[in-house]
Amino acid sequence: MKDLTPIVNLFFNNQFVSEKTKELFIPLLHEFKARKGATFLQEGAICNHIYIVESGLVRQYFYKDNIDVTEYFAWEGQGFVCIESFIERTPSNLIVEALEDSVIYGIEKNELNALAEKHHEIELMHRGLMEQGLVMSQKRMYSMLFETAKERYNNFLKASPFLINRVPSMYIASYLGITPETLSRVKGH
Amino acid sequence: MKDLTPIVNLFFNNQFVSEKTKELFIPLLHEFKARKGATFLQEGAICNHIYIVESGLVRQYFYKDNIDVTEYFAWEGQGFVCIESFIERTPSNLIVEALEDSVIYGIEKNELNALAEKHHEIELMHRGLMEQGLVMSQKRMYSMLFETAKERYNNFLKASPFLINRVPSMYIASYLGITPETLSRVKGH
DNA sequence: CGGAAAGATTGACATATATCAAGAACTCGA
DNA sequence: TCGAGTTCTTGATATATGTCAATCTTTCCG
Repeated sequence: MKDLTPIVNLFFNNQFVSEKTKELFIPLLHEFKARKGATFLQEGAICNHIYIVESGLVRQYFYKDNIDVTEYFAWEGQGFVCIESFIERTPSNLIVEALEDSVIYGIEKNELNALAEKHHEIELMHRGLMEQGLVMSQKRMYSMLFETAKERYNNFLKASPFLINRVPSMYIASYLGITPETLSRVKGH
Repeated sequence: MKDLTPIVNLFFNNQFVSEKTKELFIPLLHEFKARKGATFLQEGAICNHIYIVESGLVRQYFYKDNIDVTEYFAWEGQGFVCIESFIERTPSNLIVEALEDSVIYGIEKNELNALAEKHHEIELMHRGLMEQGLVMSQKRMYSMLFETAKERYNNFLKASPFLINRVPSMYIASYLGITPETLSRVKGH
């Protein structure tokens, strides 16, 4: 059986996890696979899992007035979740597609909650994930507000250089909140 | 002694709270007062509390290249926290000032954590606050990305009409991510 | 109460980015 | 390998919003 320790550590943000907690947590992990191009999560479904990509690359996106807007990329070691749907148990407007063949581990909300009720370390992890998301979300908002298209692209390049060759530019553009035309110009000069 | 039930209910987002939990939680509440114009939280301090405004009105802001940017308003019944500082225990770049004489209740992070460790309902409340913040943050980001200055102003007006006469326009402008000039034009037409 | 300081409005102009359109360069399946 | 369909680039133009400056209005302290 595969050693899932690395996946556990990712969920726990690489903080110390007791053997006991790890033992309890591992059975919650469900493995999913998605082939390149496949839709992993449909629009309108309720997102009941928190996922981490073990290998591959996925993209979260939604339609705003019929145009495709990228919300997030997740690659090896990155987590993702349709956050509003997960928190409020409402149908998601987000779609998740695999940009490459991917192996993904997920934990189910109810199972997580049940275990967390008994084991505080797990409840803390759950809160930790929400906190991480909150800080990231704030930073992204201020990047949209204060940075020019060029600055956002440069920062993206610096933070995730390896994505440039794995993701079509048009998706990067919409992730950065700009048009493909602007991205193209920004790259050129 | 004042009945703090309404404050407790605000922290618990108006969900059911058992008598036991309420009893445990009330001693965590600390009362603070701030006079109009006073700085309630300084820049550079670590924010160790989550606050709720009982009466009055406060503004969170920071300096971006020496210009004053409003992050948030909190009025009667609203919570606030310098979120990044609180989560990461780092010095805050946010300043909190009272725009009116205010009475504020706060809970201290360490005290909250200690109690939450023993009482799951309280831990859940803590996570709930983070989740609320996360959903709000996401919504605000998409408002900045997709809405025009006019739309943002109209939505603000609809959501918080009472703030218009309590807050100088320049603060509303920076909260909406626009200049005072643009806000003035947007209001006029 | 009066005057200085702060805030709000208005105008002229600058600028970043969007939009629309055309053509070039990839990509991928038959 | 060819060719159709994407995707990317480049150009011309439009537009929302920012910047700077002047003036008008409000606030508030001495």
